[in-house]
Amino acid sequence: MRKRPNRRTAFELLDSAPLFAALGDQMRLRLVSRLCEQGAASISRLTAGTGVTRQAISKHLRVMHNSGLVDSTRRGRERIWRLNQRRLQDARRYVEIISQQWDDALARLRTFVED
Amino acid sequence: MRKRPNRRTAFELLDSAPLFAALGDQMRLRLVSRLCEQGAASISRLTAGTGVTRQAISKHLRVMHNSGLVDSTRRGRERIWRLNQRRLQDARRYVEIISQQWDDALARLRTFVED
DNA sequence: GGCTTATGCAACCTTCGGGTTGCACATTAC
DNA sequence: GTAATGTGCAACCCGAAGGTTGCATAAGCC
Repeated sequence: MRKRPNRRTAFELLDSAPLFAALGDQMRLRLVSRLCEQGAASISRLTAGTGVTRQAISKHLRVMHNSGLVDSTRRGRERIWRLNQRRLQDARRYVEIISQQWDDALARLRTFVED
Repeated sequence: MRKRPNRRTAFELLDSAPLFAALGDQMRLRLVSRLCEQGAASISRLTAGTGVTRQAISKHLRVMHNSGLVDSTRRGRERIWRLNQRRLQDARRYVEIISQQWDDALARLRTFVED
């Protein structure tokens, strides 16, 4: 049987809040999709067709950057943004940790109740 | 090879924003952990030891409820809250969809570049 | 009945988030 | 050099988010 998550895991889990928060906005999810499809793009390109200002997109990118979801590199006068896949994997792992906690809890309950 | 996500999938993905947002707060993640460990609990019990007011916790629970993360049932004068596991699975699925989009994008890029 | 406990509702405060406009500054194109 | 393009920075607006206090109400305990 799998061992229950230790204190370290729970602590790490709390750190994932900013990552989930970064995914918790429609516009940012659109940006994620866009970055997936186009691989990498400048702010101007990312802004086109969104219906909001370049500055708005810029702020979203900063939020995503602060949680590690995207990285950027300067190329000439442009700044190119790309998804950080490792961070996506983290999100995946976090959700699985929670699910696993839940499953473990169910298992423990069954042990007690044994209906 | 796996087919790329269609418009329907992308649309569904945007709907996942509230779910991620519900997970994007430290206090709410603590609540999730607590609900995992204890299975189900009343507001009072969930509030104990958090350092904030019962009302604050109540609001967090409402946010989580609006995104389908938790359900509640009345039992006597108490209201019992529990995690909705299906919604957790949804979160899991959404993250995987994004990861998959990413993988597909990489694959397409390779097809073009063929370095 | 009367006290305690568990919750719900409403008003309020303060900070933050998403958005805008305006301007300054590089970099590329001609 | 000059014009156009791509960004960055700062101030501002407004509504929502996280939190509080105060009061009302319903259910259990004695």
